[in-house]
Amino acid sequence: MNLKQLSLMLELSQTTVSRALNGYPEVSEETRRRVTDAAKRHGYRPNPSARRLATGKAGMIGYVMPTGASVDIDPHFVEFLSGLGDYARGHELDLVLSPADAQDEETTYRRIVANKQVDALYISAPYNADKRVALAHQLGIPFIVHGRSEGLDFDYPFIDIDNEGAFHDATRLLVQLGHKRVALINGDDTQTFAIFRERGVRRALAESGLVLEPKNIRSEIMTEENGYRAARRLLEGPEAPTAIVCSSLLMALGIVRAARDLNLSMPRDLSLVSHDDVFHWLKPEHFSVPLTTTRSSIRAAGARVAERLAARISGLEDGARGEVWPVDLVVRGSISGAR
Amino acid sequence: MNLKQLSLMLELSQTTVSRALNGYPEVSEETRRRVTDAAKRHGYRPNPSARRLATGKAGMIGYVMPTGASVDIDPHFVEFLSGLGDYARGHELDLVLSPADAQDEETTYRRIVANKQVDALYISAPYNADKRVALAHQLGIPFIVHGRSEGLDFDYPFIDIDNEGAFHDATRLLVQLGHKRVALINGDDTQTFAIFRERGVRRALAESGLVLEPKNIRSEIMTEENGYRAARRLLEGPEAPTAIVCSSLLMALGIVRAARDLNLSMPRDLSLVSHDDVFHWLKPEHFSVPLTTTRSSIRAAGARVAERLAARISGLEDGARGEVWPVDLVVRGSISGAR
DNA sequence: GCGGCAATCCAAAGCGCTTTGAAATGCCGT
DNA sequence: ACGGCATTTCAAAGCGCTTTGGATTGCCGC
Repeated sequence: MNLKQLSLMLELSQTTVSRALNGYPEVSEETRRRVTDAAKRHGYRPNPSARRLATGKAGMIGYVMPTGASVDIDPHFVEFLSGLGDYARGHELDLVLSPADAQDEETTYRRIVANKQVDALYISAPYNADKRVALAHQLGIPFIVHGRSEGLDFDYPFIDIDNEGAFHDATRLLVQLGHKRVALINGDDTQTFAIFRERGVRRALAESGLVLEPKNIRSEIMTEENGYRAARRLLEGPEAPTAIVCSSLLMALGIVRAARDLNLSMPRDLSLVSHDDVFHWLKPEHFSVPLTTTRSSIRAAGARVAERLAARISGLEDGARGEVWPVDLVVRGSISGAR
Repeated sequence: MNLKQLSLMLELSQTTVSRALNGYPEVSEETRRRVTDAAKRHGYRPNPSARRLATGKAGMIGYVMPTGASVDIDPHFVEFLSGLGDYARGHELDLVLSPADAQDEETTYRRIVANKQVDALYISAPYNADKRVALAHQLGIPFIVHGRSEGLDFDYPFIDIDNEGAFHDATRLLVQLGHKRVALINGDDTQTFAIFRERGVRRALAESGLVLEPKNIRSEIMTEENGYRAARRLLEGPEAPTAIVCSSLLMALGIVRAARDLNLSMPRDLSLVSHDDVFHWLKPEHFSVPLTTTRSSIRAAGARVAERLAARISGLEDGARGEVWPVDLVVRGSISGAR
């Protein structure tokens, strides 16, 4: 069932039928009703390829997915997908994933934009002066950044959480509990979220005349193993920290294991605060010692990204508004006063 | 730069240019060379929407993603995505994710097929007599199932691992070590992988005249929390099992925590074997007691799925061939002889 | 009764590609 | 020199939609 057949059986022109269906004003309410009724009754659905060819609009959003033999997709990504689904599900909005060589994402960006495969882009885990953001901006395709990128000479729309504030507050709490030697086990510090977090820790320490010593800061891909290694190195050295702030539950898992291996009990010998992105499959309250966390749901952010992307596509949103979401600080058993 | 412009500047018809570019035989080698040269030189790229409208081919593969307020996307999915990227990256093959209400995936399946949005479908985590598989079969769209579905009255192409064999071998090893009370903490037992695994355990036990008692089998969504709960329940009861086989590292995490809470030491008081899907962010060899696992990389399967899907799209593969991959049994410190 | 203005509706021209059916072209043997 | 046969090329017709520019209709005031 296509437009032609439908217009034939309604004895109307394709123009009118098309307009009726797409809500144009130059069609009487009665005809519109007739048309929409018939369309529903016969299960007419406009062919997206044809529509796309005619309009240039795809009705899809895109994500360039960096891949490579030694590139692993971050498990946080499924949380984002769940959130995207929360919104997109009811809106017939699809996401196209374009795998790209992590060394050369630009080619893929150019391809999907030139091909008009998608109407808008999602960009995640930005670096400072992020090339992809600059490219999307330059190519003139709508996009939203999940996170922030500093050092770009233009504004852009984004959604981010208050990483600096969260880590500042967590650190301040530890300091107030009497901790003097606080360490940070961070994620990849070329990414902006990690930079902001480090900034937050430093600022909180500075407010009490303390500093984050170079040896007390580690930055690695956020895996259990890296958390373990970083913690071992920190805790075995002289003047070991009495409190650790870390960027992911995955790393926290490794830190807990390291503490156990070293016979340090939590929170007596070591206080730990982790950031929690809210995984359904791993929860801080279920650690052997329930974890104090800074908490912000990636899933919620995913839904919001989808919503704003949809708004930008349909022209309801423009401009370069940035949203910064506050982060909860949830206190549980893994912290206590310094000995 | 479109076909028309290109053909104009080559002083050839669009027909010839199109044919030259698509490798049709009725064009002389010399013209073909001229055409491909010019195309490359001017960076000509056929507009996919137009091509799709004309041919009905989309050049994309689809995945209907079940979502819902209480539906969480499985973290295993990112591993699949990594694998898909491994293959698709070099082939300009994109994946479109269509979020669907988990209660009603059929509508979405029909939509994307009717719209010709994708050339082939990926179906994962099947149930027995899986509706989606039946639907895809009936709609006549190429697809590949990741896993197997029993009770369908037709054959279909799939890729699966030997779940039954893996769990059989793991259980047999435990039995050979003298364990009489073996428990299984499985994933959602409406999914076929879980059914096969249970079958493997039962068969191995039966071979030694043992049985899997109802109280010794648990089946839940594979999260840390569920692993913990199931293990507590098993281990606190009378005649607690001396060995557990479980379906995921995530659950193993919870099982280890439960054992620790109950002051059971591994492997002295409890032997544990887990299935390992090979996550880069959580490795069995880095558990406090290194875990014995049945191992099979989802990522590798993802790459293979992409490869076969591409082959089916281009007509290089047809028929209903199923692949069953063997599973490694990797022995580490978490098992020992029964006390 | 008529010009003028909305309100409706329509035919036809794209969008950029593939593919059908037909027309050139070149070459062969006779 | 000419019919016959490949080989190579082409014009034009879709694919199914949107949208431009016009045509038609109905209704108003005068």
